[in-house]
Amino acid sequence: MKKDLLQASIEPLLEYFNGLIPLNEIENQLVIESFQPRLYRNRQYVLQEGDICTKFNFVVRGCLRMYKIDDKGNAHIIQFTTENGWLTDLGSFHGQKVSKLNIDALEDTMVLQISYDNLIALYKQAPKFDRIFRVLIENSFILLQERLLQNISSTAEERYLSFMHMYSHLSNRLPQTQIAAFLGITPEFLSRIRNNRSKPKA
Amino acid sequence: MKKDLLQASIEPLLEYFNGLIPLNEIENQLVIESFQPRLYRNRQYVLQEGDICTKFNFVVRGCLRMYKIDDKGNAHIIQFTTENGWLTDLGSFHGQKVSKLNIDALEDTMVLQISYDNLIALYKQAPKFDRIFRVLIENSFILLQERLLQNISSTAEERYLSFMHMYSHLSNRLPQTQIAAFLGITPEFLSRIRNNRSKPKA
DNA sequence: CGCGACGTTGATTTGCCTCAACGATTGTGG
DNA sequence: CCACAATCGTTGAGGCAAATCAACGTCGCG
Repeated sequence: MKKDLLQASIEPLLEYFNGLIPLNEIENQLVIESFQPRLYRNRQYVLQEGDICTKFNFVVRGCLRMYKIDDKGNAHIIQFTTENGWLTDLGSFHGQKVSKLNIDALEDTMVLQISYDNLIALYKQAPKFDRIFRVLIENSFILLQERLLQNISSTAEERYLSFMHMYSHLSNRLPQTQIAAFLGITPEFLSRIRNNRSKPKA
Repeated sequence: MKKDLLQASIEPLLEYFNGLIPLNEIENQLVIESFQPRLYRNRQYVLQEGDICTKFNFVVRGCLRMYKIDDKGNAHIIQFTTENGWLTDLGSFHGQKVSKLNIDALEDTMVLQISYDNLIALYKQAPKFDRIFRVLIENSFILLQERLLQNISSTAEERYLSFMHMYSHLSNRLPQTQIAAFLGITPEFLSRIRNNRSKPKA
């Protein structure tokens, strides 16, 4: 039943919000009414290029990736999102226009999602969520900026080490091809980086 | 006088806010009281690595850049900001911790700046600004994400063409060294890209 | 079982960097 | 107002980081 799914999964979201800014009972109730639980199977699309992104996703369990396919057919990963993380194509969502990105599941993944209309309504009913989402996006912005800086100023090996340090919980969970597509390098070159590291100077 | 400077420069900021979400008279007045005008000369620091970023800047006239100096002494530019744009080291500002970035002026530049404490107070006094800054940062986030995508998926030439297209108003205003530092390439290589373009296939 | 994703390794190519040198501007102090 | 320094853009030669293409072994899965 949908209801059971909601019961089982809404708790982490409420904890997440209350951890940022405590909610009152009415606001908690608004969250419960505004978000829908949904289960995506491994490899299932959450958003497909050409569609409009109508959902903002909170990952309860599992792992999503958002990526772009280039002219040559290669995927470039913009973001991984795991437990207690958020994911949407903000450009498409915010402007309600066609997306050039794809989102799919790398594992069986449970999300709580809010539609664009419901989020606008939520902002209207409880302005506290303007603040919550401001803080949430500020935090994402800071991370994104650090990653950009890495990309324009560091070598592939430095970026790999930084990734392993920052996302160590993901390193065993993802195949190397995905990590390479996130770092912006080929899987072959990532393999060489890893092997050169184990034999420091042979 | 400070007062004249304020009178002369506050108008673009009020227009900016009212263009996003109309303000009432009280809110307009809060803006006037919360922001301070300041003039930076060409090459003058707005923020220096090691300091805490205490200001959020709105550029009224001129041009600022935010950048990181790497171990070899090379600058990598994160952002240019011109008229009606915003700039701060959000990580440092938001967490009130030491910054690893620099901000300086590339031209004589007039800004309106709000201190961290005043911004927090502004949010408290008029929650509408939570929404305004949410939208403002969402827009910045979208742009930043597009730029990251470019960086992990495109060649230097493609990035250059994209820059010239997107920031055509800046192309004549900035020396090529600065554009190169923004694109993440050397000035020499940028020069080669430009010259190869003028003679398509000689 | 057999196919497709994955990781690895080798050979070769290429995009971009490094270093060095040079003229043209700009700007700045004497 | 001139002289000198600093910044800028350009070009050449050479080198390195990372991509490309190809081949092969392994594993998990339908």
